[in-house]
Amino acid sequence: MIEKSKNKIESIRHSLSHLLAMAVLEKFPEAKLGIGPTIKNGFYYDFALPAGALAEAGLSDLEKKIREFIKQDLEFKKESATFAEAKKLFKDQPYKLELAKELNKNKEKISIYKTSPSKPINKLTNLQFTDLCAGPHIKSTKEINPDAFRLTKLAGAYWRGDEKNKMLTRIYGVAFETEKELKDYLEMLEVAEKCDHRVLGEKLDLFMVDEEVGKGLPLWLPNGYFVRRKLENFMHELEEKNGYKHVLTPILAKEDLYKKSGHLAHYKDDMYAPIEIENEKYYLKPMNCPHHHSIYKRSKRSYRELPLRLAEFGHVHRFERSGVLSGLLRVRGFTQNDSHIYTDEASLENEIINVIKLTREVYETFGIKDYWFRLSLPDFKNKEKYGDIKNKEMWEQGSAILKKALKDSGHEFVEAVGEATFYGPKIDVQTKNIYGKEDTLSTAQVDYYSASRFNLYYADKDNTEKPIIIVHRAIMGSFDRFMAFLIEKTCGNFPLWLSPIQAVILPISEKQNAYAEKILGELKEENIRVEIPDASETLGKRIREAELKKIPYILVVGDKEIEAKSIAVRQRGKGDLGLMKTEKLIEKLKKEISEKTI
RNA sequence: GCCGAUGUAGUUCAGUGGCAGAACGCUUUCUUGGUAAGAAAGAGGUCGUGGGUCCAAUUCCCACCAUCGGCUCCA
Repeated sequence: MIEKSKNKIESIRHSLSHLLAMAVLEKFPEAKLGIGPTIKNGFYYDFALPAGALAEAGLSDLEKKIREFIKQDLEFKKESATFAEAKKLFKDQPYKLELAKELNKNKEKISIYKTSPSKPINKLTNLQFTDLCAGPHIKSTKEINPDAFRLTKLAGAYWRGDEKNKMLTRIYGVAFETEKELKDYLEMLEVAEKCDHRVLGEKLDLFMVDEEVGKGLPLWLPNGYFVRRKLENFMHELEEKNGYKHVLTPILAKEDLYKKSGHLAHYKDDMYAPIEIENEKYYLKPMNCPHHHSIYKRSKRSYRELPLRLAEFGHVHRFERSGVLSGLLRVRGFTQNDSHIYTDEASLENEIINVIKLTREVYETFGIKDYWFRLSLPDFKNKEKYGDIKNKEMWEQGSAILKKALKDSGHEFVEAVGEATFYGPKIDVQTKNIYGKEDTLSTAQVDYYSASRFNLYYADKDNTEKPIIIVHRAIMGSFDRFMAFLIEKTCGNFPLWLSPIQAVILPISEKQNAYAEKILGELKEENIRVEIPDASETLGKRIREAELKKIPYILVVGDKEIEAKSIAVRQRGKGDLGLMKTEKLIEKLKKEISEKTI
């Protein structure tokens, strides 16, 4: 039943994309059609249009046109076509022709859909549209609710997703079976916006971006940095407990290092241009690996030292293209929760399993549940990225070990060919932001490549020199991105242990100031971060302000409380908890802090 | 980088070819309160930047910069 309904909405969305194509063709007969599939919540269609032909303001006209088509009760009819027929049908549609040629080459069936009036109408003649399409579609436009769809936005999209191809104009739409579902969807987006980390970053004074400082270079404000430092401290302690050694390395390095590392060959476009000084070139580091390898090479390493886990909260800079920057999610300067584990073959799998375990522990602490593992493998057909790989067997071995570690530790995963880095396959931990957009939060990579490039060896038991294997891992990914996720996931309601201000005390009037000060002292004595805000406003106003700042506890004191030697406690999200003795409150807060209650 | 949208007070946003507007925030004064907005007064703007058209441009045109939504890329 659910399946059936799902198919129906898919067919509706797909059919709407055809109607959109009809509407565009009517307005711009010279338009060339790309593809028009369904996507989550809707559909899109790509068109090659004369430059500047369509603006977002024009979408409502197209919507109107589509509604007219829906009213005409148009039928969708599937037919199969021979290649010769397809060639004739789409002689003016080069993109369709390209697809038909490919289908023919792969000996796949060519099917077309004809959209035309179910009965002859006199008003609109020539109302007919044929598209190369595998379907499925609905039978007739009368199955579409004309009030349950909307054209939402215009975007450029490269033909077949390749930057080298021409950019087409993509029109996006959302569509549902009922008007209510559409309304709910649009409302959901509005609600999501309230938890957007950029919106909350402004509201809660977490971070800012300044045009004069530069794009993609966020400035951390006291509140934001407070939370972030808590994350850093948490991670630092956890890593220390797990045998990591922390190091600190400079944010730039000389050109030769990046020649050796392969970054200049593979990664140059993503790096800041070099700084030239005293006839030498220095690059801002885009990754910490080469610096850590320098530390590894400081002395001759023995098998007894392995695994050597070097960790750094490494501040790196990447020249991200301007169009990809977004809040704290994609920036040009950020701090990785980085580590390189230098290991021998025997310990490799165990090290990876430990990384997976540690990752899970961190995610659990922050209540992140909606994540999944992705095994990112090389695509040897991609010569540009993986072209100079000589030891394919090593890559395959690395991939196999990652896979085994995932399986042995009991995790499901998806495989993604072509997602590996230029130096090795990896496990990525994927998650979605509030808008449903996927991003990588953590990563663990196996690297057999750097040993020979950097001359990284260790002396084994038999005193022979063996190449080291490196696991690159970043559990919180970057603190910047992790913060973005944490802000959105909690909607700014940080757990007590992370909150910059954990409680405010609100005396009802000045008469209770002394008592409030006394409570303040008692809580501070227990390292609770508590404040008494300026009292010139009414109680209602001060409560509202504290709620808007998402303060976890609001403590109200009036004559009643003084008399009862207690505090009226109001907890974020839970409301008034009634009167409580100070000792009891302290106990409650300390428990919540030490248990890192979410 | 490319396609599209946006840029006006600290913030969120109205508005106009002829002296620049609101709400919140901020400052001051009054108000001393019982669980999400007490009242009044005041300060605050090169209308993103640079060119052009015009008697006159925040408004129209051009270029650039930044932000947002996509595409490609990616922690």
